[in-house]
Amino acid sequence: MTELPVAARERLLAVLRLLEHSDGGIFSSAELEALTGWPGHTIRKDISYLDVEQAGEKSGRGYSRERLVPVIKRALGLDRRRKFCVAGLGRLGSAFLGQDWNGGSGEFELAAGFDVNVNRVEILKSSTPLFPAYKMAEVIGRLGIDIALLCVPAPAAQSCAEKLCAAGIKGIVNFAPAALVVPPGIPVENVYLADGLRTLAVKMHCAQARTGMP
Amino acid sequence: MTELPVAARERLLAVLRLLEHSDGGIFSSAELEALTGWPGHTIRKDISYLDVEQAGEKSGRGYSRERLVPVIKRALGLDRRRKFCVAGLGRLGSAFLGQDWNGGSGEFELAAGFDVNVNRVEILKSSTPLFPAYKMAEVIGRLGIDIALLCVPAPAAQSCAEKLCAAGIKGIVNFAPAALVVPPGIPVENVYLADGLRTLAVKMHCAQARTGMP
DNA sequence: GATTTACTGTGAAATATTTCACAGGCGGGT
DNA sequence: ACCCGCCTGTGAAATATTTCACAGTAAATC
Repeated sequence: MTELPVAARERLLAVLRLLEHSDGGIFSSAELEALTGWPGHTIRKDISYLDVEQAGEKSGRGYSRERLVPVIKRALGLDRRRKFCVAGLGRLGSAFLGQDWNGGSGEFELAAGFDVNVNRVEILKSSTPLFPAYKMAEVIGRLGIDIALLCVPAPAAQSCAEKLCAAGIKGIVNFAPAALVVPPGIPVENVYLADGLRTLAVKMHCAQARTGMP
Repeated sequence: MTELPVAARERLLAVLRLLEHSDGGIFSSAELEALTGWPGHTIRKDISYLDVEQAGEKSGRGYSRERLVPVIKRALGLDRRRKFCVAGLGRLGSAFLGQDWNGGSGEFELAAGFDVNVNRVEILKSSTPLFPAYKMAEVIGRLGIDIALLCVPAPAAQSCAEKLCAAGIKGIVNFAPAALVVPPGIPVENVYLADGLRTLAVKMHCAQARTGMP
């Protein structure tokens, strides 16, 4: 058994999403291909990297939610609960406070929100406890928060990221359109809303180029 | 000269973003490595796939915005203007109406917004023309719109995507947490806001696994 | 202008990933 | 019980990508 390819993570994540949102039932690799866009044999191979020695269902007859979801979650490290916080409670950040983060099954727990603007912290109503930014280090340590969603304006992003790292955060999802420099070992997942457009345009360009002469 | 690797697109896009946001000056591949997180030699290789036979600056002395930005844009097909629209004017969709889409230099033009709720279309104030959803086909055709940002609620996503495709859209950026099935040849870029968290958690898990015994 | 320093650009080697092809399991019909 | 059609699981081959290593270029320094 070799190591799970990096690209396989994304595919398995897509399969996981699909299975979770399905109403049960069996998916063949061909169906998964139609639904995810990745070739069926690639998905089969990805799954073969996992230890699908689950009880219950046998092989040979497609993939069911019961059989695959726990295995994928375990392989991707999604089988433990993690606490996270939102840093920056502007338009985007405050929208996150109200969201349902239990798409899967309570893997993630929103444990705190922070903003430099004390006024905002006091005015916003939320079932999540909110704190002024200067309490970040204390709260993150006390509550054992792992992950931060960075939703501050771009100019403040770097300095906020540094404070989060100093406070002991273990990973950052960055929504600010800015490249963060953080200590090695702290993964950053960049979600550039405005960049989806560019990424798509690149795909369109390349798809077109490929269709040049079939 | 071989073909540009798929993974290189993302890296070049990151380099492009960096160069555009910089105040000019020269970046060495080592600096780009520190800023983007990808190895310097990989970035050099990526750049070597391009035709950097630009006038002006010579090789051997790092990369400047002047030299690289036009070349990367051309290679990725970002050198032509594209019109796009927003489908679904809820919280997220209407936020997009006000945004600055000219991070680069007016590559993208927000040309229309759509919503099934006629009331909402009339009430929202925007410099972008807004239309009720039933006019989608007509408006998209008339204005020559290429791309749609799909911001409708998840249950409506699939049917809305189908209408967009029927109206002749060429690509979709999907912000709804739903897997879209669209005709082949229409690229879809999925931006699952709530998924950044999962993707990050997977990265954290894998990073940790790798640090097992160095 | 010769020398040093810093860095690029790129074939070729080393790896990683994807695709292929096919043996083998499963369940339903006969 | 047997056969058949459908689908998985997986080594091995085919590709794709990344890494290496080094010749070569530009500017700075003496």
